[in-house]
Amino acid sequence: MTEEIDLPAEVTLLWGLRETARRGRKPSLTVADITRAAVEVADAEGLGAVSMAKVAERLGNATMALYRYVKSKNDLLLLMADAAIGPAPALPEGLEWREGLTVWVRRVLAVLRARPWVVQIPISGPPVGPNNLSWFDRALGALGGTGLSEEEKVGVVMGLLTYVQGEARLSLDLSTGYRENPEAFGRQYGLALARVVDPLRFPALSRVVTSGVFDGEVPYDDEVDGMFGLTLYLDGVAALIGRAEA
Amino acid sequence: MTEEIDLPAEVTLLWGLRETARRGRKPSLTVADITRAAVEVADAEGLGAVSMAKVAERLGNATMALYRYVKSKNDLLLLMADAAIGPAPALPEGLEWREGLTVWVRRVLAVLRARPWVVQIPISGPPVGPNNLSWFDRALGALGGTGLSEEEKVGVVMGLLTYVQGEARLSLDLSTGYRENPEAFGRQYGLALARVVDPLRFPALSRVVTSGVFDGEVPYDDEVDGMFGLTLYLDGVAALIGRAEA
DNA sequence: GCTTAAAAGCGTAGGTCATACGCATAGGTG
DNA sequence: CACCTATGCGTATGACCTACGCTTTTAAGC
Repeated sequence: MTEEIDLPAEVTLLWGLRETARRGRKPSLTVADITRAAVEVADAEGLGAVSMAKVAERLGNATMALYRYVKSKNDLLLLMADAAIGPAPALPEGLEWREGLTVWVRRVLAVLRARPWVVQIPISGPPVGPNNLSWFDRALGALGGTGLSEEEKVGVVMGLLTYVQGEARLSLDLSTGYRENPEAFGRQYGLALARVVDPLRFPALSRVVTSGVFDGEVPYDDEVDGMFGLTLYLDGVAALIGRAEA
Repeated sequence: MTEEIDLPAEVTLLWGLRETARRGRKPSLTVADITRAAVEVADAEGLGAVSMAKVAERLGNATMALYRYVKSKNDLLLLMADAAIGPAPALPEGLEWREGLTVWVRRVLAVLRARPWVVQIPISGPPVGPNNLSWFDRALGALGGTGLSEEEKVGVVMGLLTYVQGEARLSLDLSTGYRENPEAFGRQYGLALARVVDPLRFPALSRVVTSGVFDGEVPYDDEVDGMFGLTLYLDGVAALIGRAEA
């Protein structure tokens, strides 16, 4: 059994599979400690405030000590992205696929709303962290009763994840901007568009603006039921499942 | 006519509506010059290489000169995000909504593929730049023949934009990771998952892994037709339009 | 044409950041 | 007990954004 060959560094990092040192001084920290401290900083002051110095200070260590456990700050961000979402709870048994995915989306959004900085972490590869995989697994499980092939399930879930992350990113960025500059949003947005949108240059958009869609508050939906695009996507999944069953 | 009241700073910046100075030295630069130089840097060396110093150097000016034209680097990023995508070309006449949106998505992806750094710029508010609005307008126009309300059209287009941006971001990040570390992807990903995914802990995912879906290359679709999630979303839109017509 | 003030240019410098390097130190291993 | 290895940590470097203040240029008003 040659099991220890060639696992990408990212994987061994996220799964805590570093070979344990048998010689030398004992480590005073663990990767999990560092990750937890970094998450605390991000929770308190945002992702921008996460610096190696600040994380180390919170742990009572010197800045450079962290580099004994993490190759770079990017490594730390990867660890944070996995740790912050936690393991996915099991879905209730016996749900139809659509109910199951809706519950799943609601939970994803709840997690991302609690830690808005997660969606700001740049992604550099396919998901490999244990928590990420557990969320992936739950969504796949929700499609268990359908007649979809494994490949189709993967496509459905990846698309859903993409959509939800994009939606969360947009809506969280908007709410951040709103918090920083409240009077510029809401009615102001519609007014600004009305001032700037030339009916000749932007005919379709102009019709929308004059119809008053933008005059109210910025929609800013955190409710799943209000997520118009999600409904459309799930309708598309329903059509696919219908075709698969026919 | 009180036209000059209360436009958000962001809007006047993006539309070049600053009041022209009547006193003092003449500016040797324009906001457009600065934006163009910054875009050139990003094209050549990536978004991370865009610094005020480097942009100023390319323009033959001192670093601090730029702050006479932009309030902060964030302002410059906003300008870049709008300038980089260019104005949206008009869609061919007489297309069905689905054909029109598909062409539109293909063009969006072509633009984002040409300038991958655009999707890395953090968003801080709803779109107000002229080029962003023109893209928005074209997509709305593609839905002209349908019976959807203006509000529904906005929802459909915003969802589509969210999805396409998310998909582009993911796929571009993956291809970046692939370029930096080719041997870790492709078959390696499937192998790593197989090593790490416990059937008891991740039952649904385990089924997918053993079915061999991940054993090939990472899909990495740039083709619209290969974008599984997009098809699902447009199917959902079709269902909505069908309901609206009935 | 002369004065004046507003605005642009630019150098300096402060603060923060990631991280490379070298040396001291502690704790298994032989 | 001696050695070797891996960690702890201070220093240092280079890059970054941007606040500040002085100088220079230009147009407006008399």
